[in-house]
Amino acid sequence: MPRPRSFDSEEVLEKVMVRFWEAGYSATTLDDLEKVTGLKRVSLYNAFGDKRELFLEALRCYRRVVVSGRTAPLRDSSRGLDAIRSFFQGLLAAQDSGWPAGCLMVNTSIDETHLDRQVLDLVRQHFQAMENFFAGALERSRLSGELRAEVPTQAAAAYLLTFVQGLAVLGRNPETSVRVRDAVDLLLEQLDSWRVVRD
Amino acid sequence: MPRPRSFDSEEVLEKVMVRFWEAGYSATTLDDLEKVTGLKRVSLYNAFGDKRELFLEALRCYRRVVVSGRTAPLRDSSRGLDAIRSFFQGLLAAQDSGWPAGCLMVNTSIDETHLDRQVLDLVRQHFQAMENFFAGALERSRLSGELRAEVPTQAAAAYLLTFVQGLAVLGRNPETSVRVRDAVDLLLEQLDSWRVVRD
DNA sequence: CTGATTTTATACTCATTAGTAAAAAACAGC
DNA sequence: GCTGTTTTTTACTAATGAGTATAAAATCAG
Repeated sequence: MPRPRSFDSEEVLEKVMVRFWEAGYSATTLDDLEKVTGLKRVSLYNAFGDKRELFLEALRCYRRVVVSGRTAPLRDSSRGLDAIRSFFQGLLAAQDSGWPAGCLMVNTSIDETHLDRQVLDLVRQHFQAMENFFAGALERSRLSGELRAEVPTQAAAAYLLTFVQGLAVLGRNPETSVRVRDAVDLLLEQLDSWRVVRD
Repeated sequence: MPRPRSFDSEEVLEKVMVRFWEAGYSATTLDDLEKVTGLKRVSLYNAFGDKRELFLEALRCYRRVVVSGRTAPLRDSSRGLDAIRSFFQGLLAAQDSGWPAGCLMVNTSIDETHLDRQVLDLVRQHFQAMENFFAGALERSRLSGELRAEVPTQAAAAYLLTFVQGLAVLGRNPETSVRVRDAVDLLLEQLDSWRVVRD
């Protein structure tokens, strides 16, 4: 007998996520969120709790929708170097995908202000997951004989993680985002130099 | 006959810069700045103008003190690849130099909120200067016969810029900052692979 | 020591914004 | 239709924080 909810939580959450992604936590006001979602604050509070909880949900939504979408299809390829290559090509493609530029997790990690325990955990988990994604792909490529023995897995994973984070910064500014392709092209060459069979 | 100013502008500005660097623009309150500088708001307003102008001065201070300190000594070396190597080793050393982790310019570029024209220009100039620093060093190393012909200057400069920005993100979180050394080590190897005489 | 002038101190204003109280409207089941 | 529950609407509260008015204190020239 309760009146049914007139909106879809996931849709609302995506809009909220995009707003946080573009503008950051503190610069996103409840008025903004009302405008963006078409809901009233009270409905938002009712459905998701306060602003911080909404932010946490947005971070989880990001992980679900954006990150998983880019990494999950690549997780099982035994050709790990190709998976890594595909990942970075996916980043290039994402530049005109409609999503905001950059990375919500990177933005959040910079914005140390609002890093309470939960937010911090989510961000840390994300970075760890990215590093694991790279390390896993490298290990698979090692097992399949693709990878040169001298390439150290952990350091290479950290290297790639650094690069992704750099791209997130570079991509966020219109002025520098044109360099993203150049940088990625060179990284892909670097990746090839890690192959057993050299260019 | 006017009463002389009882503080040194440059010292005050450094403290302000550090605070903005750690906490970001909007999370830094005037109360904070009072605490950090030991001055009263009125003195700050009197000496520097409003919060935004203070922020602009802090950005300029950063460029003067931090960035120039790291790049100026390396600008003239004809051995450009060595200069680049020294730059990244300097970043490692800076990890326990007392300055906050990360990079104020990167932080600011992420925090798009407060990017009015002037702030945006300063950030853009900084990124351009960094790219030029790398491009210049690469060109010098090309002229001195150090650099392999296949390495494209502009793309390589963008690559290195990406990496620096990535390090600024990685270094800001205690959890990931331990990876900075690994990542830099691999980058330095990568640099060596750009030399005419291969490892 | 005195006066001119600037810096400091105290206390305020005003705008913004997160969060809430209370009433009105909408919906499902009977 | 009527009832009970939830959502929506409207309007408010309370806190924070940038910026300022005004008076007191400090410094140098003469």
